[in-house]
Amino acid sequence: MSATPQAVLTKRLHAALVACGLPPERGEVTAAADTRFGDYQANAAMVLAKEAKTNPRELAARIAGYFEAGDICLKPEIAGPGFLNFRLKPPWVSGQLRALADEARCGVSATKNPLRIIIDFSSPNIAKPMHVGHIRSTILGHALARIARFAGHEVVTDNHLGDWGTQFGKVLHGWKHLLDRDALERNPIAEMTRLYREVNALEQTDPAVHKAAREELVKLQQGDPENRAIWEQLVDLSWAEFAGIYEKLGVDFDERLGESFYHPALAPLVDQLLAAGTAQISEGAACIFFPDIPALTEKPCLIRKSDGGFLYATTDLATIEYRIERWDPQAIWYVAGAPQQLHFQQVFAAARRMGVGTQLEHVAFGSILGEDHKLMKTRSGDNVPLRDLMDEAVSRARAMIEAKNPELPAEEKEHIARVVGLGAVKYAELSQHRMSDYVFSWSKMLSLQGNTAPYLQNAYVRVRSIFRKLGSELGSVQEVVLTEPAELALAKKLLRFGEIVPLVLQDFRPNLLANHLFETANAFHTFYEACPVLKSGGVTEHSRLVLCAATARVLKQGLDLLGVQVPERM
RNA sequence: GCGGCCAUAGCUCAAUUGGAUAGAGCAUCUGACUACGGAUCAGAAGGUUAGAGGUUCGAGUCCUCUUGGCCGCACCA
Repeated sequence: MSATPQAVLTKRLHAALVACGLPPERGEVTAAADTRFGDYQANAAMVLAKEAKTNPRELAARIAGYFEAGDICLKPEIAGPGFLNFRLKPPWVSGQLRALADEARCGVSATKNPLRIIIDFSSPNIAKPMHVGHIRSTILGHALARIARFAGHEVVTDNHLGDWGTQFGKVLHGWKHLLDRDALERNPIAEMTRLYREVNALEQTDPAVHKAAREELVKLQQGDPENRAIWEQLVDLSWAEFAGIYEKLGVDFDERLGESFYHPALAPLVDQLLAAGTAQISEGAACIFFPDIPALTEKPCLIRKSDGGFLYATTDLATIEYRIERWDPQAIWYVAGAPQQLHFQQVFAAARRMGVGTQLEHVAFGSILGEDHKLMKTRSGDNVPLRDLMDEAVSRARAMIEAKNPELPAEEKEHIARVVGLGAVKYAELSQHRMSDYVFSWSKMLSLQGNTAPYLQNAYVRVRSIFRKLGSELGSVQEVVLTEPAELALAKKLLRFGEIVPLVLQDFRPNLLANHLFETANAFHTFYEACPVLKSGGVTEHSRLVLCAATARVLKQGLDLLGVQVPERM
């Protein structure tokens, strides 16, 4: 396993700090903010000088004196108030690139601290269509799962389906009185949604309907065989629809334990919490209070309604107990929208009150906005069904390919349309900071210019085109000599891949990886213009082919971590 | 009212968690096409980081306040 430049420099900086009698843990090396200053930089002298109340530039000079640059980089330069700047030597970069070419993990070392992590994401509701509201959780959760796994963590993905709730009383009532079998046959989700809406509307004016729907729900929860059988059909029909969407998106789950799975555990859990004094009855409801947490003093976590029903939080707590019992994870990540922050704060606080030590993280994200900058809706004001959105992505990509490359075989065009269209949707989400509200724009995400999936896919395609022209793959790797600025800039970008991937998990930010891939593609295009590959001859040609092969592998691997595929042609 | 999240180029967004002269892409302007895919590249222009204080060698980033926006806030999930 070859170490990244950052890791190599950090190790040497630590040695230099120890030699100076300084604590090594502050000796962080980061990529230089500006390549004019070098390739990497360290702020250690300024940080340590502050603590020791000495002159930072003098301290930097002492550290630099002990730094063993060897054949890796030039002697560190001291700049500004006390920055240490490192410039990598071209022969060393060449050697590292050669090593990267033989390295299956593209320079990403496995974490030294592997965790067992449960990732809870997607979680659509049964008997309702999956819509844009679910897409961010699905795509972000899936990408984080892939990245965490690649980084060496043990990951369990769980789709916590909304398959148990008050909506079923309404749907059951509708099923028994208003069901249109033909419509159900044609489009099950649409028919289920219609039933829900009609009953909901009737309830507003007719208290008898409200009462009837409630009774259906109670019967279901008490295990009435007829209602149970209908409910199972609802689940199966919905899941068939979801599974089709997940299959197209290339998303899968290790588990799909919905809310219903935990239903039997809810009553005992609440009783136990009441008996232990963790929860109290207040205004008829069972609650957990947090007098010691300022933000939650007035916001107790309700776990049983005064009518005896259970809540979202109850299920979540039972789910935590189950997951700990079954997997004993070190962390559980919930990929859910920012509006649910209070809920997770309450649930996490309640879990801690129950003695849960597992790290619990709400991976929050912003909303998807339409081009009018309001929450994305259809013209009639409904949520946009995910299936329609995906179909449109594919058909727009298909039109693009048809215009650019009409001579490709029909089957390949269809494949490319899927890879490009769905890749564009995913990448558009992931290339954005997760907390920002994100404006959905077909023309931007499908553009071949800028930070988009098609641009990156195209960069990959161009590399592959070189090997097609060459008539063979790279073959065995020989000596690599890089001298041109464009070659070295690209090589350094490629070597940084191993530094970026772990960074993504530090704060759940796939956009850092997306940005880095974009920079890599840019560096490749610059290289491509400046440095002819084929027919350059000898060591130069071989070195450039090694660069090309490494570029293709890093782009493919990086996009794969984001859940985006690459075509060979487009 | 209380709380959370935000506010960066005309537009859409970054900024490796406190580092150097705040970066990209669209759009605009100027160049490069007998090209390994121009689906590209090179360059120009564009900023008081909403505003005001504070912390320190150093702030888009941390603290306080103000303005403006989105979202939550006891029996939906």
